[in-house]
Amino acid sequence: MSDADDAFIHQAFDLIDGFDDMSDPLDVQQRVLALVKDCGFTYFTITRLPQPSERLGPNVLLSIWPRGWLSHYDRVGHYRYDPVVRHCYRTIEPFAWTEVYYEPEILLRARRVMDEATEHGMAAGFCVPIHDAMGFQAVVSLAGERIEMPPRVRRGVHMLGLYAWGAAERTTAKRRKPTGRLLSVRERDVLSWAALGRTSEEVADILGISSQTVNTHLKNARLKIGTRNTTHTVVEALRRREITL
Amino acid sequence: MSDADDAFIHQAFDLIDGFDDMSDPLDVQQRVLALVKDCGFTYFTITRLPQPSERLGPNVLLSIWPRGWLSHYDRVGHYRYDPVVRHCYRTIEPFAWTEVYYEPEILLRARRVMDEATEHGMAAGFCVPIHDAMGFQAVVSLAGERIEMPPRVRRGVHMLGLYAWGAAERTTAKRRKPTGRLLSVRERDVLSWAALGRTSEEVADILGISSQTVNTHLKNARLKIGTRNTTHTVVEALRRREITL
DNA sequence: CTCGGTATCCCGAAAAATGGGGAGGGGATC
DNA sequence: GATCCCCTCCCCATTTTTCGGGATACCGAG
Repeated sequence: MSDADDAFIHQAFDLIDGFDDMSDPLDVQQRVLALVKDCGFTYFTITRLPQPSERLGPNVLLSIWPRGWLSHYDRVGHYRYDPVVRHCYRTIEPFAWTEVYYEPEILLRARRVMDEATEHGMAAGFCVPIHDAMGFQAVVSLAGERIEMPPRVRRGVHMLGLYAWGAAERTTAKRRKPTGRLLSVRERDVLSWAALGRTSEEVADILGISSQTVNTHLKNARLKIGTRNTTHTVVEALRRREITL
Repeated sequence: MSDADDAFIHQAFDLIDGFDDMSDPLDVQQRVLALVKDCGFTYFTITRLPQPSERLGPNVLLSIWPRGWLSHYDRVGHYRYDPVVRHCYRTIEPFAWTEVYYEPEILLRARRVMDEATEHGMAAGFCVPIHDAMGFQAVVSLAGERIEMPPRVRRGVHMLGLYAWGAAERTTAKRRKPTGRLLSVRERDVLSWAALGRTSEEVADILGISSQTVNTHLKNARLKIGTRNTTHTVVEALRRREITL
């Protein structure tokens, strides 16, 4: 721990205090990047994590990324194989790109994503995953050619990431479309009980409807989110935060 | 912002650095409490948030609570109505107990919980909710007679809570599951595929075993964790972190 | 007013899961 | 050597879900 590290923490907390007064996401973006550039970061994004089948583009809140990277990324469908993204689904701890696990099944494709990122000037990176209670998984992502972060600075960046996400959410709230859920109330009711192991008959009794109706709701939920059976639907609904335990 | 606040941040980060070397949860507990006592906190717990039907007791990782409070809390079933707990399900931001929303349907019961907490010496409190990828949750909870936290200190406590959670998870890992996991490797394999919507036949093909065997694994997994069907088993296995998506 | 979405209900055949049971081999542990 | 657990496989009756179809009614937006 050095004085420089402490100075960084100090500045980070000052910046966090300042987030409350910012109304323009560009302010957030530039202030954060200015602070972390000494660690070697030149790129900075805050984005939600969509379903594997979706594109990343529409979910980006803030982005300073290499020119053309995002559109290329979406066009070739990197999102599904990006080991950094997949790591975000599994952990709540901040991590450097060097620490991610490469799933054997998609190893080659995952390496390609990272190789191309390197070619675009993002040889190294650091992510702060965000897991929200009601519906979002998001990630604050920093990248550059070479990064250097003492442990204490890393913690400061962690904190900065958490609050930057809050600030980004707030400042881009108007611009974003209202997030509607896919499933209907009844479908979520039925899935919630199914998640607890109730059969259609039992759910029908609980909700005071016929078991046929319960089956119809399960069927419609399956069709809506494109799942293969009730188990799959429940898991996916949990993952999308359509239902909660 | 005062020098005292900065000193607090400094100490908090020192403590966080020290978590890595701690192997006894009691160390974590006492060091954290020693640091935050100047804010007025005298009680400190880290606990998972179980399903509403469960008890809190078995999910507590660390606990310095008033004598008899936890057993009383479980005995009278406060968990289901505790407005602080319910607030944790909804938010990702740290919050003081004064900021929680009282749901009208359970208002009286919720007030009773808080009144009894006050009688036990916990008139005020502060929580750091923890959310992981599946939406399963934990909370770091601090309480006392009267608390005082300037904004900057509050951020420090936030950070402290996040890392204390990590430390508590790590240091209590052995105590919680000395033998490892409940399910066998094969049972987890089968459940992992079931979570993705595969039928027994499909899983059998994937794993190169007969579908009878797959059904047996599903059956044994059901019996082991005491669930009602495959959907329930998968959800519970995810919650217990026996499997991951 | 029509159209789309939601919620409710129904049918029937086919597929899948469940709940009993049993059984052999292998590996670790005591 | 006995015991326990894991993995594997099997049978069979029953229950449950799935997957095609339907249908009626309400409600809000265009």
